[in-house]
Amino acid sequence: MSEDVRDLLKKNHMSVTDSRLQILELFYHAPGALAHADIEKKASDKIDRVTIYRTLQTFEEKGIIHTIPSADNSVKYALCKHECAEGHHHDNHVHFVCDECGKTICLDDVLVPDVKLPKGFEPHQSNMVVNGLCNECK
Amino acid sequence: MSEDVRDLLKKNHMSVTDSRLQILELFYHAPGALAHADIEKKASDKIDRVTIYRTLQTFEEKGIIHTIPSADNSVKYALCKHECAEGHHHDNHVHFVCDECGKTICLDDVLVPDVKLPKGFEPHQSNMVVNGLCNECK
DNA sequence: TACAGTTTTGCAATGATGTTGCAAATTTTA
DNA sequence: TAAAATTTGCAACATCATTGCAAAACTGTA
Repeated sequence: MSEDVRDLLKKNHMSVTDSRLQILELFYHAPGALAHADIEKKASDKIDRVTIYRTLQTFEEKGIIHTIPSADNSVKYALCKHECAEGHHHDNHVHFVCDECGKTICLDDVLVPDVKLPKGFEPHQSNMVVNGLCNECK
Repeated sequence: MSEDVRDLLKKNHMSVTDSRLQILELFYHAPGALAHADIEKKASDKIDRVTIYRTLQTFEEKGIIHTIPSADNSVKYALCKHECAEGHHHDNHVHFVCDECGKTICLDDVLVPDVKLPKGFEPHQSNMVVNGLCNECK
């Protein structure tokens, strides 16, 4: 497993460092999306806050993770399942946030539907977040 | 106009104060959704930062405004067009964020479509944000 | 494996963003 | 208009995020 993670970094032309390996492993084992704060808690205090910020940013730029919008000032990040091109993401799936356990889950198989916009609006990217009860809490 | 605003406060059983009137007016004249920071800048420095936080929170609880999720840690607020019941919002419309001018616009007439969730997931509320070019920037 | 060049990390300093308690001011109610 | 209730502003504080820079780690090459 640790090897897979290492390969993923190499494939994306990134230096292989302890911090990056550790954070990536966290994502692989996480039950859902992770916020900066989650990582800070879980990633044994060896990793500096600043490094986490920079790592998340780099991962996002490389298309390894994507952000999930939220209405409470707490952006979360999740692995991109299907390979995302650098800079151009294809995380076109719906995200689910459980009101009970708080987990944020990527519903990789549920695609964001198209909507008809008013005249003059040109869509580039869509995001959809559904709140409710997840399969474990129901 | 100022009278309408005053009535809206009364109808929602809120004290009518200068800060609230001023902030509400801002929303009525704003081209799009407003973030806390926007209000702080526009609302002549008479109003304290803390008051803005508290006012926004109260407005949201009363259903006068609703929050719009974003992927960059910057929640925005917009007026609820159709009356929202206290605590229970009906802002079931799509939000549009222009990549060019940055404005966040409520597309009141475009409803968030339903999606079919995997077994075991029970939806309560949906949010959809579309990025692209708005009718003015295109 | 060692070395030079490049990238990444950690620290410190700083700035922006939110929150809380409490007294003073304002608004509402009677 | 006076008393009661609500709201505001200030101060202090906690959290979150960004930047510059020197030290440390990593990469490719010999």
